[in-house]
Amino acid sequence: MEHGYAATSLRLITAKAEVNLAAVNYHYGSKQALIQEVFERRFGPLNAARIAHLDRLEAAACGRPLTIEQIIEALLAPVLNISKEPLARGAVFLRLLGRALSEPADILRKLLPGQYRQVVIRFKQALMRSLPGIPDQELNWRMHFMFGTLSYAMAGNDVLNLIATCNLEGADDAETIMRRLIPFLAAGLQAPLPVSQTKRSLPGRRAA
Amino acid sequence: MEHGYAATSLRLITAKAEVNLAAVNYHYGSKQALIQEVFERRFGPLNAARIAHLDRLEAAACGRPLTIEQIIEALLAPVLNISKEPLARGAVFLRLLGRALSEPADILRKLLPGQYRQVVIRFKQALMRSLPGIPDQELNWRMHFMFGTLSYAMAGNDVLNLIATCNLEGADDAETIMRRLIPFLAAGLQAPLPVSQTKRSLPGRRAA
DNA sequence: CGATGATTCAAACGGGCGTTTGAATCCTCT
DNA sequence: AGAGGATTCAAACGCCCGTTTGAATCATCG
Repeated sequence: MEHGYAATSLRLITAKAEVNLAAVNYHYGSKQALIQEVFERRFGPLNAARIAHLDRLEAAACGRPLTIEQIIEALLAPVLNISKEPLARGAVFLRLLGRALSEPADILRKLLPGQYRQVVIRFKQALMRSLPGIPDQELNWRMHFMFGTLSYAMAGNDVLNLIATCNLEGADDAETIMRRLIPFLAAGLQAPLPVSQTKRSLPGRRAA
Repeated sequence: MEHGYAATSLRLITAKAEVNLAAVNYHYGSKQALIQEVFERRFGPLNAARIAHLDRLEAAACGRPLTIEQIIEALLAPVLNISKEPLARGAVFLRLLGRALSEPADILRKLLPGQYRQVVIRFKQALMRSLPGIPDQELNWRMHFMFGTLSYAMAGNDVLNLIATCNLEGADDAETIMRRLIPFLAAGLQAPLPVSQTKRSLPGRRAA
């Protein structure tokens, strides 16, 4: 699954797992059900850990709003734990997860929202408390940007590395990535509001 | 190509274009050569416009470093122009481009770097001047994050929208996206440096 | 042991893919 | 008009895909 959903055949998977090709359809029913199982088994606990981490921080804060860095840490720390799994399994799953968010396949589109819903709701709530100056819509956008940056970083598509001009040291070490990611995202979330641009009053081009 | 490279068949493309299936292989040689042509024709001018925009700003600045917002604007403004193209062609290409950066297909990996190299070099140079406090490696990472956020935003994979909890208004309007993107990215690039973390001296939990 | 159900296996099925082919058609130029 | 190269076209090729099938193998237990 490092290569995307469509490009990864059951023949390749079953060969790697040293099982018969038909085993997938026998035990799971279909390719889609298999990948669904993978996600539920890994993505569910990951998101649960994120929420638990946030709950813990809020309990310790005794009602005071958390810092942005703390909230982002709650989002990233469970990812970091996964990346530390014995074999490369954790890292591979993170790449899969990062890719999933930009996968065109509807398969994941139907699965991720259910798994992600609670995380988004919970973290938005926390962010709203810690960022009282940011309007609701603006916060939606910034969370969108944050999830985008995060998924891109997890997918490990180093465009910069491909360009050989500059190579990112430690690009495979999730910990250094996240230590750099937190200040970047925290600053972005707290950025001053964009110029309002006066809701451009021009009549819409599409008059319908 | 809204659905990714592998998932878009030549039969679908040629049907949409109302030409014969064999036309692609006759005129371009292969599917890969076709998509390559598409990228060179659109991505090349886009990047040239980015660099030209940056050159113009620097010329006007008379040797003084630009603001971060100006540099980001040089990166985004040409994208915005594309999005304004008559039919939906521009917007579709932007989604294609956003997806491309997270495509597992090696096809794009071989093409993008060549097109992107000059942009990365040129913008990094400008950013270094405007962000003298950011070490070289840190800047590489922040540019990596920036390109990630940008490509994700262009791909238009609104995870948040899929969750129905909050919908992003004007998600199809590139101008509002970028007006919100600029402060977010500018703040991220200028963020305080991460704590050095002293190369964590704790022994790992898994002692091998 | 022998029956029974669960699992594995090799093989095949139908379908979509990128590409190739060779004839039909179009265009251009003398 | 007609030769000749460029282009279009329908059809086929070979390949790989996800899935199905039916027999072989395994595990369990009376």
